[in-house]
Amino acid sequence: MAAAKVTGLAVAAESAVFRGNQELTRLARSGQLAAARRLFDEMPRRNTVSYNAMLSALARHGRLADARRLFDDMPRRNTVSWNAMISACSDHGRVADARKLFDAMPARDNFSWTLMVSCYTRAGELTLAREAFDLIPGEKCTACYNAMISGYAKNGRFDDAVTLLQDMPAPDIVSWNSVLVGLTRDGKMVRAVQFFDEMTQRDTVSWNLMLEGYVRTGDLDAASGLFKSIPSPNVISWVTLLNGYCRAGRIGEARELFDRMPERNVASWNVMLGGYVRLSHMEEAYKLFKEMPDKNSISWTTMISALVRAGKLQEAQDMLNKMPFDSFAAKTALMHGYLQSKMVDEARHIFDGLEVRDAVCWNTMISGYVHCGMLDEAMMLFQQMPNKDMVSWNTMIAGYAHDGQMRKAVSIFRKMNQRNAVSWNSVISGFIQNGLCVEALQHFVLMRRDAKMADWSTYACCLSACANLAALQVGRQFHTLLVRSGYIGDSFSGNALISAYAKCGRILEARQVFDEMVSQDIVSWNALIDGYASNGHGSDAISVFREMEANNVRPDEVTFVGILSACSRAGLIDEGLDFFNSMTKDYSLQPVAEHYACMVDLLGRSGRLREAFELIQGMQIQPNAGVWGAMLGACQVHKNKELAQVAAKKLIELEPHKTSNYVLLSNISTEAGRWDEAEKMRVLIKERGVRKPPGLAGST
DNA sequence: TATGCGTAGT
Repeated sequence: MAAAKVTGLAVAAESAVFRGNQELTRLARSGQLAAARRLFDEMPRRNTVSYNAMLSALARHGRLADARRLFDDMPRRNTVSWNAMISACSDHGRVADARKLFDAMPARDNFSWTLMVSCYTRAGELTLAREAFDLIPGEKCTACYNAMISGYAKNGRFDDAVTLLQDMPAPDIVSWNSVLVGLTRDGKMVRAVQFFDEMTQRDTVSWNLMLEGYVRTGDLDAASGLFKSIPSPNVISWVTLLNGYCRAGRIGEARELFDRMPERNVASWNVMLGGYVRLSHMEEAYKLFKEMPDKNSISWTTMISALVRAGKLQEAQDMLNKMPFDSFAAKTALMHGYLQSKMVDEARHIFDGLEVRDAVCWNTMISGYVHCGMLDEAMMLFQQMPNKDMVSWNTMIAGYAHDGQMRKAVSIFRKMNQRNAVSWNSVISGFIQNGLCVEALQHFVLMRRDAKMADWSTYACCLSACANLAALQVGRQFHTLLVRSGYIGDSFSGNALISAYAKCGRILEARQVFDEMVSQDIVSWNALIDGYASNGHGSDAISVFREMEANNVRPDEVTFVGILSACSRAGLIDEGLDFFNSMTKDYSLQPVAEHYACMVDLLGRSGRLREAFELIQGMQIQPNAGVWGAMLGACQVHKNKELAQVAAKKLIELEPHKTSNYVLLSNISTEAGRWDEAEKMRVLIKERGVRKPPGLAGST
């Protein structure tokens, strides 16, 4: 009797633990980490399952260190505990830690091996993954095969994925889909269609993958055609197509589809919301957000980042305070907003307050410092960052390059273990920005030799290097590469080609590229106008401008810089004055310093120095060195020593470190017979020293 | 543990 009572109590206690564990898992899965932790701490009895559940919950919420502490403190560990800890390390990219655990565990099951394989493939370590896969003792399970296949496919090794699929004794639907995903993720739809046709089994996931591939490549007609033939579309099929329409900006069709959906989940609402947000349709976005039956942290983050993008930082902050989730994505979005507005302290406050930070948080803060010109702070944070990813390194490279510190940019670039196309492109375009075009092209050669990852943007960058060097033949080679890579109609590379040919003096070829482009944007028109201008074809530049007007393309500030300098070089004074007036009157564009510099040049060249000087004095904005430089140039040509001295003094005020200004003023003073002034200048040069020119010499 | 949807960073 007593024994039965004890047994009964034990059973009751066991089932209480069982129920507790179920609740724990439920809380963790629904994102309520705090509640889960409270429940765990208050549980009167816990078993290994409770610990394992808490461990996974912590890991899922990014608290790897807390998970590890719990793992170390567990009274008993089973294989599931070890596997959970390995999985946590794998999720956070801690390959070495995962491996250490794997080696230390007392017994391994299929689960452990599969985890280790996928941990390696996620880190791009396919050789190590395959070694682990081959070492699996006994019969390999389907999941092991699938992990390896998926690893190959997601790393672009389609052939290896297929080979393994064929070697498999009994591939299941996941095996087939894992291969397919490799093709659709890369947008290789021709091969994807071929493979899809060969598949002996298909499920809705297979169809959805194809759908996603078409959406990814922007082929919405193919996507909607395919959608209609899906035997049993599920909510993900609908969401995928909806996302396609939203991303293409076809918001009307998207909404129609959304309204027709037989079943909606949070993702459907989030996609629709994102569609409105992307097009800045804030009213509709607000309305939809209010109507949403369920909102998760992604819904809130989308809305907050919309407010951030609209520059409504206070509203975004208010919304963040109201948000019932603790989402570091939302906080990162607001941080980004503050940084774009150069409110560094507010951003840093959020950053410091984050309990969990992922790579994106760190990178946002680092790139924010870079954006605000605070390179030292960026570097400090970069050095503190625990798991730097490719973006972190690339951000620092671009940051130093943009700041003219190429030596530091290159040194970071060289320290990288792995580089992607962005790394190479950053260092190449950095050289170009700093006028080191030969070095840029040398790095292109290294890139092709080491990594063969040049893309259209590499070619476009190198083209502008050729343009700056007026290296026509090399430029033509890049033109060929662009044609071969299929990006020729694209406006970015097209524009680079126009500038390149124009700068090499081949204005007819520039015009030909312009005419062959699928669509010309404002940059294309500006490049062409600038091309004619710099080649001394002032009246042709004006005709292009008229052509642009006739095509209803609205000129911008850059257009006017081109057209004014065209007038100036061609001596078309009256036309220049007309354009300058038309700029504000007809296009409501406020002239900036560059426009004034062109005008000063224009007037100055024809000897109208007084008018030029009056124009400067009447400027609404502060004249910069370019303006005074133009004035000085004109004064020297027309030998006006009095105005030349004024201009040179202003230049020295604006650029106290530039030696050439002092030399100029000193010469002018000497010529004017003002020996005292000339001597003063020579002393000043010595006192203030010489600033190193930008580029490689600019770093310390 | 292996396949498919939505947010934040170069």
